[in-house]
Amino acid sequence: MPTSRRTTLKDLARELGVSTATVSNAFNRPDQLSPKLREHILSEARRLGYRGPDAKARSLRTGRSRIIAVVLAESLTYSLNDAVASELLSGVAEVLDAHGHTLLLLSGRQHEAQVNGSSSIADGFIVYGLMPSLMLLEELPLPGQRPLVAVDFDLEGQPTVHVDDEPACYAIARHALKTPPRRPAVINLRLTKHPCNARIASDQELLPADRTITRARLAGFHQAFAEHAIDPASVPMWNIEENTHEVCAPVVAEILDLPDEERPDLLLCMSDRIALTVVTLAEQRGLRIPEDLRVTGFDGIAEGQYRAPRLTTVRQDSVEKGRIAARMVLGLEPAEPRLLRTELLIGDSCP
Amino acid sequence: MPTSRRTTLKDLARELGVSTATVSNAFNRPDQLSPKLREHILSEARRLGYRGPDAKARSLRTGRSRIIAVVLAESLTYSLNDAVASELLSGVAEVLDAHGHTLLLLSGRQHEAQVNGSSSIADGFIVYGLMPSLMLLEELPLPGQRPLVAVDFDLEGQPTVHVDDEPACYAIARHALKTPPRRPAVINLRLTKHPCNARIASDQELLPADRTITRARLAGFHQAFAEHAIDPASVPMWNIEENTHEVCAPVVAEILDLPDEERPDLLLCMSDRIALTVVTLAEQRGLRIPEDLRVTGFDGIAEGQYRAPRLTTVRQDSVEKGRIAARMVLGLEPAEPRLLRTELLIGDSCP
DNA sequence: CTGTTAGCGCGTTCAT
DNA sequence: ATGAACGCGCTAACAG
Repeated sequence: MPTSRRTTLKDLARELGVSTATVSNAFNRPDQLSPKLREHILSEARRLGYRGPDAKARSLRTGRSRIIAVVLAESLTYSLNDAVASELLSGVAEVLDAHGHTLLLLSGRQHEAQVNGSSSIADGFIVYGLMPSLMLLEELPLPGQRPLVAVDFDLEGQPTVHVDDEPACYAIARHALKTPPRRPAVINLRLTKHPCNARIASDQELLPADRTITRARLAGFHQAFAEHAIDPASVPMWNIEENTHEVCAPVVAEILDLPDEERPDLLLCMSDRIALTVVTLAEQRGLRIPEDLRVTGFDGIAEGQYRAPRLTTVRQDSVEKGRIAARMVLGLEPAEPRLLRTELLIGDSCP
Repeated sequence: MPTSRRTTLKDLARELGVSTATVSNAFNRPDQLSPKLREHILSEARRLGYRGPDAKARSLRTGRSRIIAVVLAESLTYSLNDAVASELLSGVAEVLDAHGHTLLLLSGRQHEAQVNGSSSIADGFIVYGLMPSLMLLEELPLPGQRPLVAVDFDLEGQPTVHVDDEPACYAIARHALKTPPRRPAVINLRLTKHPCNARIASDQELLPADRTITRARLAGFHQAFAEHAIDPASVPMWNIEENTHEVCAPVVAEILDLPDEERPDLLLCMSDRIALTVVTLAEQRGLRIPEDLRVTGFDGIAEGQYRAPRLTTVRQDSVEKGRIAARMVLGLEPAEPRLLRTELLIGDSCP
């Protein structure tokens, strides 16, 4: 006696004395058979424990899986706990849900073979952030075969979704510089060519502009510096590799623990997470914000707006970024480059 | 001329003058052919743009997809922005990654047919939180066919992962009651039978204990009250449906805006998100914590520990919960009920 | 409106 | 060590 298999469409058809096509139609094309027969088939199916067409077989046959993969540059573990990435996923999920698709999470940090293997099941891809190795992109399905949307980085020949990083950073820096700082400084995110959680030496090599959006953010800062007669090269910079409290804290501590006459009194940070770490560690040290130290962030995450002091930052709508990417990948809107506007939020950390 | 298809294993075999089985073996069973031939096949494959076996066909044939589905009770949009759910997913992703599996996100809030359809592709399921309708569970593959692990709720006959909600809440309440409050109160999360973002009337029907873990948390609070000669029935309770700042804020505002002689001086909250909302709104109103108002949370999320005042709370290791659930579903550890320990964190919000 | 048929791309016997 | 043949479960043509 054979081990009891899952009931198949064919089993059901045989049981009911109809053809497999009719059963298939009962599930997929209601207009192809009489409502009465359809109802009969559906109720018998339930009774016999048939749950509907098998997704694996169906996707092999149709070529579509109703699965969209989001490929994240960072590890899933990190991305899921990052407010900005989570919001992006949120927006993606919202649109996919509404259109009967589901979300497969992949990471550029996975074993190459793994990403490659699982990816061939997806109907389309949203790639978020530049992969550590460009290789991954070659591993993905051939361009033109299945839709791919790049978010927050440029990918040759593919539609992209960006925010206006450079003008936004120009604007926030200009706001901050209205009150002339004595010692301004910048805390960057993933800006250096080689991993670095420390101060950036003046001769240190940076990532090219097409490899990281933070390069554009820095350009915005620099333009504002120059307009305020501050030589950008004279502004000390630090770098942080991962946008988490744990990684930020030591670098921030190093900055705040500088002697009074060296400690910056204005810190332009490339993310709210960095800025929040500054706020937390400054509080612990009895430094007053904004009196002793002014801080700006980037992103506009909820955590920075619901606590005191409220962060001065650039709000980017990551949820909307996700929605747009999802709609593009589903073909619901034209697959053309999009640039989203940001909004300057003036909080208490740099009034 | 046919539209250019994706290269298939068969194409490649024909091109190289070997059989399809040999190509398949080159990818899946290195020991079944000479290293030299294997290398030849692999390099030719790359050259001809063959990316390896198609996931759809492979999963149909083998019956396995290397995809594990996490089914979330709440919407994906909500879950992805909830620190606790994100941490769980983080832990799940970590283990799946390490074992060459990927993560498919489903929500119990999706259209039934959708969940059902996509779900048949997964090799196993992690179900987090009780579905709005129990129906979903019937929709999932027959028990015994594919592994299913329930997290934070009980599912008949299925392995579960829980934390010790009741003793944890007993412990934190006992700690709080060491300093006798004049007007203690509780802010619950999804406790009432019918949705309610307001004070709970004394005759209001609650969800049964097997439908929500917050029932166990409340039982812990009540036990501590009773031991401190406080009649649990005399303690006012509020309820909140969704663990977000936006939903919490109006309810918390209602509480904090009570006249001085009615306003609670101790708030036991069922989540850190609720407690943080209390802290934020209290600050805005000039209420001092802990002098005027003591607050406790639950979860131990990072946000509550990195800001001042540090939250007094129960830390649960959601990441580990996710890891365990993932290991169970992959068969890496016995599928038996697990109860994780929590840790009392005494912060500044209720010293 | 319903049934027949031919694969979707692959993995796996069982031969050789 | 290698190849031929079968079928995983389903859907899209087409035929009736």
